Amino acid sequence: MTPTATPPPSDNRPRSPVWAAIATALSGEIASGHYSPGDKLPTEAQLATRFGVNRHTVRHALARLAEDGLVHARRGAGVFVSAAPLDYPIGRRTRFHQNLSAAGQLPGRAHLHIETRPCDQREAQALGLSEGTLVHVCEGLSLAGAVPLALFRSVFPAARFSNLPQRLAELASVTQALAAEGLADYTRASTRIVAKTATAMQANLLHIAQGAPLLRTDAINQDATGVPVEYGRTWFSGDRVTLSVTPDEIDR
Amino acid sequence: MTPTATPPPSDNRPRSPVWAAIATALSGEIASGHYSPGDKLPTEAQLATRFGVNRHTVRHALARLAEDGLVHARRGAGVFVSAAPLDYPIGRRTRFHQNLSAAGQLPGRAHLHIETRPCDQREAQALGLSEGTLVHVCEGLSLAGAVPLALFRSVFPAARFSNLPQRLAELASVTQALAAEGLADYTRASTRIVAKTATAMQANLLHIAQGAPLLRTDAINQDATGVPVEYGRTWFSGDRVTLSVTPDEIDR
DNA sequence: GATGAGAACTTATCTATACAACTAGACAAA
DNA sequence: TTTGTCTAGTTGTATAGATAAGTTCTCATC
Repeated sequence: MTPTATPPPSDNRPRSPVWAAIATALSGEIASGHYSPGDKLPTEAQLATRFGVNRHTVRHALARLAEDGLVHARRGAGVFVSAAPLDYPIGRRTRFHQNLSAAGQLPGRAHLHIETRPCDQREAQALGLSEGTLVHVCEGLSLAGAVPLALFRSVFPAARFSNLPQRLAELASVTQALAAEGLADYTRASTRIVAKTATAMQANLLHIAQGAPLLRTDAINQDATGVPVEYGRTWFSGDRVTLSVTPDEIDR
Repeated sequence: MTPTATPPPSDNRPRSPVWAAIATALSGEIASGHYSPGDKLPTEAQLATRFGVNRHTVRHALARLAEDGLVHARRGAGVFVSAAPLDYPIGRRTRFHQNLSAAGQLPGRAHLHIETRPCDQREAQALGLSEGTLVHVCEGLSLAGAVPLALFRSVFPAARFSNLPQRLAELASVTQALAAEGLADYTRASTRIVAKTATAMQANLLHIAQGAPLLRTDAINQDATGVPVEYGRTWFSGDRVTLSVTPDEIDR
């Protein structure tokens, strides 16, 4: 077989794999507004042609974007943009905080994206659903004044909270939104904490350096009867946030 | 194309992908102890033969396991069981050895340095001493089997535990050493958690990459009357440890 | 014993192909 | 209008093979 394209000139190897470059290119186009949330990306075949690679290489890139929550695929339909990372790599035009103020967002909390989609396996397990069940997904930023403190992604069972997306958009907190949907109270069932380093997208949103340390918490909230109502994953900026645990609160 | 089958949604096929079944099988074997943390899994080729599938199908399964943090691959070396993120509950009676033993790990401890010196301001505040008071300082490495889990530095008031350095060197755990010094019981007063990245020295001691994420906990233990007896700072390898908290105090 | 070259092995990436599963729209029939 | 069916298009899964890049061990050499 003759290698048709991209013969590395043997001088220096591209340190990053092709799929990573494609992922970067696509996320940049999403960030720049070339594709908007809800838009359908070109088909995998078209992207493969455009980048001059095999379809599987494109799929690898799309898988990475999906892992970061930027896109999601629907079999038979296409790949759709989930959320736009504001001001991606070195964009110096868009001003995130100004956008927030202009959009009239409440200080302390900014929603990047709210959508309803089938859940994946992990979300299904956390919420006690079967894979593919519809869930509401809310992604956003927690702020302290002008400083972003954390990224969060909350997942709720859609069947139980039919109007939750609207509530979340209107109200200031998850608690209020759930209350408006008839859930008076809920409790934290479990919290797990791990340390991760920031991806490029996370670093940009949190205004920290790529590779900076993050505290990631995985939490499950449940109602009074023990049924999971929210699966939340939060990335805290490692140097701006300290999680504090004291026994009094534990025993409560 | 000829209509081959099922125009109506008749026969319900248990359509779970082969790679998912393989991932489930492997994670089950890890969970059951068939493979222990640090162990090397069979090579991708061997697994492909065993399950009767192509190597890429095995890779898909392994990718899922890696995403969940169960395994990690090293190019050229193999795929290894990632000391399955050891869940480390934090509560009033947090005990390193108990946590590990409960997780089926063999707790270990390697002392790097034990000394007695005047305390600095931070240590004085944590222990309720005045700056310059003599303290015992014990630095070391916590192990699960042969895998380094964490670096620690424990600071004790020297006046109260005169022979503690010797006890620490002889005995296997802090709990035992304090008991030998007359302290029957102690409880966790507070725990603060932050994320950091590993310095070169820390990375070397923990066998991780420089810049890898760390969970740093600052803990104060106190006796039954509320007097601080230990100020401990621990750096957990972010890949190998999960801190688990029960309260609903982790605010978002 | 220490060192370095090299072989054997292993994972990572990329290409190519085929089919299955699912979607959305067109279109005919009731 | 409504319903059912078909079809073209799209993503998901699986197979197969090739090459690159990193690891580990052996062994000859100094």
